[in-house]
Amino acid sequence: MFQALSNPNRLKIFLQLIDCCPPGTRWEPDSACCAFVGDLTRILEIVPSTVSHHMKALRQAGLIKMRRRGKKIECWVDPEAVAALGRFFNRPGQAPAHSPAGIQNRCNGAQTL
Amino acid sequence: MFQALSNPNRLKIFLQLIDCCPPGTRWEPDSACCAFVGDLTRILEIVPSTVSHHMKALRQAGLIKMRRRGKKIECWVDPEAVAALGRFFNRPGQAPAHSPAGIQNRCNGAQTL
DNA sequence: ATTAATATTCGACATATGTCGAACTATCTA
DNA sequence: TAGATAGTTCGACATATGTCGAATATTAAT
Repeated sequence: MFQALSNPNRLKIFLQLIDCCPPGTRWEPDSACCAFVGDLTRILEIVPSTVSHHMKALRQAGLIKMRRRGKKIECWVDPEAVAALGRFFNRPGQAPAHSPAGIQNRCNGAQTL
Repeated sequence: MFQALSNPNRLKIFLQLIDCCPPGTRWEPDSACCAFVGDLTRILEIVPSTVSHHMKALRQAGLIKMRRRGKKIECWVDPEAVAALGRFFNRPGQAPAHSPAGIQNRCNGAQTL
């Protein structure tokens, strides 16, 4: 997944799609929940074949899902993949972003290279 | 940061370091909270110069920090970077990992490519 | 002062990656 | 059925990346 997100254009695609599917809303075929490949082509200003190439990479990484809808193909972020990545970085052993003053993380105190 | 984590060996280094610094513990110079570059060289089975190369990439990405300690150089994950990544994927608009049955995400229902 | 231990920098090189354009497939519409 | 629209696949090619070995710091120990 990190490999898939390491490319600037693929990251843009992902960011474009990630704000879909807010909680409590229903995904409907015509909602703004997902985008078509052609939309992304316009946004990124790269040729369709390259976009398609990137979509395939994102899909094979498990980050997005796609479905044909008529002539177009719609795509959206897989919410489960995002949740898994969230858990990965929100490790049980990890100090919270704003830790109480008394238990601040000592790694920050050291002078680093 | 994704670019830095996209390489298998760099990801291994990151995973090796990420379990340091549990909340409520103090980071001490001799604790297992951080590792030395030589340790990572042995674990990864690649030559020191390559490890050094990867450490530099991780450091420039803001994922790890390093400090000289005698002949060795110790390194640890920057907790703030991990927290930022956690926030990135735990988006406000994102459905939780185990959402209640009533508001399950419809993106999963569609048949995909 | 030498030597040993630890890590970095540099140059070389093979492989991976990103991009394009042309050809192709699939679907809709007239 | 023919043409238009939307994407994909393939081949080519330039660039980026990962790895190594040799040379170079930097520090500690003798």
